[in-house]
Amino acid sequence: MPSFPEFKVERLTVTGSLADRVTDALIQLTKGEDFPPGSRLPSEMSMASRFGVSRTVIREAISRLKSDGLVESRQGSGVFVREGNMNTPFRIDPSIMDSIHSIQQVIELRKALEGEITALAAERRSKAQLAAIKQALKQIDTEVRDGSVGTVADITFHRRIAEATGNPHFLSLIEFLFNFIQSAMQTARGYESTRPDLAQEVKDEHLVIVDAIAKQDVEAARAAARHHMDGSSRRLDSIDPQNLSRNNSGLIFKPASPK
Amino acid sequence: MPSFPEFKVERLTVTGSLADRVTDALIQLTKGEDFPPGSRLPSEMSMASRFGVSRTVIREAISRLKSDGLVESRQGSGVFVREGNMNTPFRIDPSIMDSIHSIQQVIELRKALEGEITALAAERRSKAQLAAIKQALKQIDTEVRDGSVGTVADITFHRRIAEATGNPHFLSLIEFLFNFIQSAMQTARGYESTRPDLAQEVKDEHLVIVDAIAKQDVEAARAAARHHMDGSSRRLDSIDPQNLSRNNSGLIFKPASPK
DNA sequence: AAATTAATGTTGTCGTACAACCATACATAT
DNA sequence: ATATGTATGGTTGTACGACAACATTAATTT
Repeated sequence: MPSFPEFKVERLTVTGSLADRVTDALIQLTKGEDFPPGSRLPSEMSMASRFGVSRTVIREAISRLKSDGLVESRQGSGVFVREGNMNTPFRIDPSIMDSIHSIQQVIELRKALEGEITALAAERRSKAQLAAIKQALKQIDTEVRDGSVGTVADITFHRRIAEATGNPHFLSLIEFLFNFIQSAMQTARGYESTRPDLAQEVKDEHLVIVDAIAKQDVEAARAAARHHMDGSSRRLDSIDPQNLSRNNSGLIFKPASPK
Repeated sequence: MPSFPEFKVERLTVTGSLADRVTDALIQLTKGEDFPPGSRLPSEMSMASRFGVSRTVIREAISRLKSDGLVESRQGSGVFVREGNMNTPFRIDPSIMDSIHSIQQVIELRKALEGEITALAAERRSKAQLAAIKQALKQIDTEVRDGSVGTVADITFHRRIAEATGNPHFLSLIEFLFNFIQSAMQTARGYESTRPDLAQEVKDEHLVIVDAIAKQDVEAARAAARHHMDGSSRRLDSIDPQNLSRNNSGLIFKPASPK
């Protein structure tokens, strides 16, 4: 490839905006020893002059820290570091989701959860929830018949099961994970649509899950879900990895506009 | 008359600062249908006049949305809704963690994870990781002998196991959950310290876990972890709920104000 | 001594101004 | 005709000043 004349540019932009940099700096401070939980940060004015930026920038940075629960501001008094890190959320950095390995690590998280979720759903599901699960199962076939690969319906199916646990955190967490593995599911289901044997395999596994939930057989439900997860990752592994690696810099989702 | 898409927000929150309220409103907008992923929000100026607040407030709200990954701003161009919600973190609202029921829902999440974590740890642990786990187990006794209830060491023990899975997300998630159930663990271990039979029960359960990990017996590890979790919740249930409801309004950690 | 008031500092909000940047349309040159 | 340069308006990023709302402390009064 014709290379440009060698030129090095040293950090054209050291980082993003000033607010971004100050945010990072403040996070460092709150996690360091200088400002332990409960202590008060310097005033916005003094920090502004200290960092050499305007008070506006400081306020935007503090606003982000408040959003992440790291600090708490009291008008007239100051900004205080919050106790504990109960307020800092659980995140997965999307920028590291480029490799198959990273995606499979998230899938592994889901695998760990799905067995217990299905078991709890079998134990606690109401009639209405069971009906919703069955309806979601049918919806998968409907979508597939209409030409889609059925990823949305597949996710809805598992979402309904998570709802049936009665524990809202299961639903939140599963939905959070789905955001990362959706693209993998998409390609997996796309591949399965070309392999009737695999497609039938998936349908059978789903059926066993629903049966166990219907009969409220906790252990059978757990086993069925685990079997389904194992099958999913086995089927996913059998796909040419090339299909998975074409996600550019954190943008995993495709336009997805089939017509 | 500047014309921008008609957008409506259900109801401005009546409490909190203006930036708080506008943040909620904007979150609703980005999740609604008026501004699908990829679309551009109205300019800060027009939103300021639309909401009847200054541009500063709008900017602070947008700053929080950027921090949560909901939007992305491009200087000179505008603020755009990001595709997917892969960037929005998983949170548990600390303000609802006042009731025992809420804490047990989080514990249930941990129960679901711990079995698979221990199984994976047994499968993949290195010698060094096994040593770290054993060391953490000893540390529990050390802390107890020194008068502490040993919660910190107990958490470290399970953290080491999560590390041995090789999947960093397990560690992050478990640590996140520990923030919420730490107070429950504290009272549980405090109660166990007055009941030598229960304390021994816990030690035995821990030993079985470590043995299974040492022998790399995956199924035994899973069973041991599940048994430990069942035992923990059983022991927790046997405590007078009065002891748990003492920590109210999200302030679980002690003030810890040395002067 | 206690209660009240004043003073001072801090966060919350507003407004203006300008810089940096982008997108488009337009004009110019090759 | 195509490509390049330029003007222009709109948008975000940053700065500064001003005041309101509120908290804390010091000073004053009772």
